[in-house]
Amino acid sequence: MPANAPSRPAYHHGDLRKQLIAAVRDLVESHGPDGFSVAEAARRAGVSSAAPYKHFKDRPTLLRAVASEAMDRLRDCMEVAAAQHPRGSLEAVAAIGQAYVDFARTGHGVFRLVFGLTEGHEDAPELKEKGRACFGVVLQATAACVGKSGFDPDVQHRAYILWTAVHGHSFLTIDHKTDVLSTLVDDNTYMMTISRRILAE
Amino acid sequence: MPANAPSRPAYHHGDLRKQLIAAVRDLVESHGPDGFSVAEAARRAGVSSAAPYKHFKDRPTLLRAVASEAMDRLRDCMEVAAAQHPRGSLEAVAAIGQAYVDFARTGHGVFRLVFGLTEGHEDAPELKEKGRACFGVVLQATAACVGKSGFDPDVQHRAYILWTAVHGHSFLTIDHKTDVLSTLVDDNTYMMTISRRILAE
DNA sequence: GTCCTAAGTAAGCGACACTCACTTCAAGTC
DNA sequence: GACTTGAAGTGAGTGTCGCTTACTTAGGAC
Repeated sequence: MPANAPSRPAYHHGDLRKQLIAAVRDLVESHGPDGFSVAEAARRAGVSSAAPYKHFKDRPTLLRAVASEAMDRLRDCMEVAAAQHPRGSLEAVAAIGQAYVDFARTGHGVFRLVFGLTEGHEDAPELKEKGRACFGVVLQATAACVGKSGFDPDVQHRAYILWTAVHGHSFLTIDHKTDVLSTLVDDNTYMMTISRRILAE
Repeated sequence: MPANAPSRPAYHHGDLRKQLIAAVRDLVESHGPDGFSVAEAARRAGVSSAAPYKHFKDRPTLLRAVASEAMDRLRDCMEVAAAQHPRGSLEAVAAIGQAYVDFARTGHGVFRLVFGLTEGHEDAPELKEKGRACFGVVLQATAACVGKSGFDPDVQHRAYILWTAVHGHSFLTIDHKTDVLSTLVDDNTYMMTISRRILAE
């Protein structure tokens, strides 16, 4: 019977890789991107502190795996959000932005990780590719909105501006920098304002 | 002879606090915000690894001192940039944005430090105050441009949008995320585009 | 000169990243 | 069913780090 007995503490873990990623995700979320340790992740998974190194070359590699998985989720969120509005509408663009901010807010540790990982990770084609995929969602919505191709430089320029604005808003929000304002910023009006102003004409 | 001989290694350093901050600034710049160690900073200053703790409570406090000094510099840069253009002009606003990006680009380690320091630093009124001062520069220029008071909610909203855009652009630039674009983004056109579009009407 | 105190030291603790030699065990191969 | 193999684990060890403690130095006030 090759079916694994439910609760026998097997010598071989069987699913360590996935469980380590989950543990790191939790740790990063609760203690920040550098508040996590490989040792603690191993402890949570119930293995020795040397075990993770059978699955990940080193600490940065493990972090990168978490970031990679997060970027997949981010793209999914944006696509789902866009799909709930008419293609080419301002609302679709705004919804993508809202999904981005929501992603940052509900997982600011991981969000910070994804965008703070560039120190020793210049050579990460996988992450770069996923970044491209994420921007692709914005680009497509922008293109549909102004009625041009995504290859059009004007479309790229506008999509990039929208990205920077939403990205900046996300970071300043999770950094609590928004309290320099005397009036609160409402996500929805923010998104509609920038969409309208950047995509106008 | 109380005059200190030029190269005598004095027991009392005399200027350790400042020198530590400088060393940390260098380390953060070359190895990233968490690629620095108190021990290494002490080594560079030529003192024992325990000496820094006579001047700074712990590692985060030391980092905060570096961030604080950097925020002063950032505000100075923005003010100088703004002063070189007519008060109330779009160019003044764009120049402030350019100064912000330049600051990020020439010191991306410290820039990342300033805006990634919010993990255990919620209770840092000094940093919060300096952040307010920095935003004040943007707010004043925006107010002058639209001809209203800085207390006006509309002005605050627009200034905030400008800030988020420039902030996002800065981060995405130093993170090398801009190569998802097939056409390069020119800082100057970027700044003028957002200034025009956000401050129009 | 004497005391006080800020500013340094050396030594040590626990935690960490990572390595190395070893062990376990599931899955072939015969 | 015994034999081999190799992926996935262990435990002990190294060097570094953050930080503390007890001690030392030296400059200034009196």
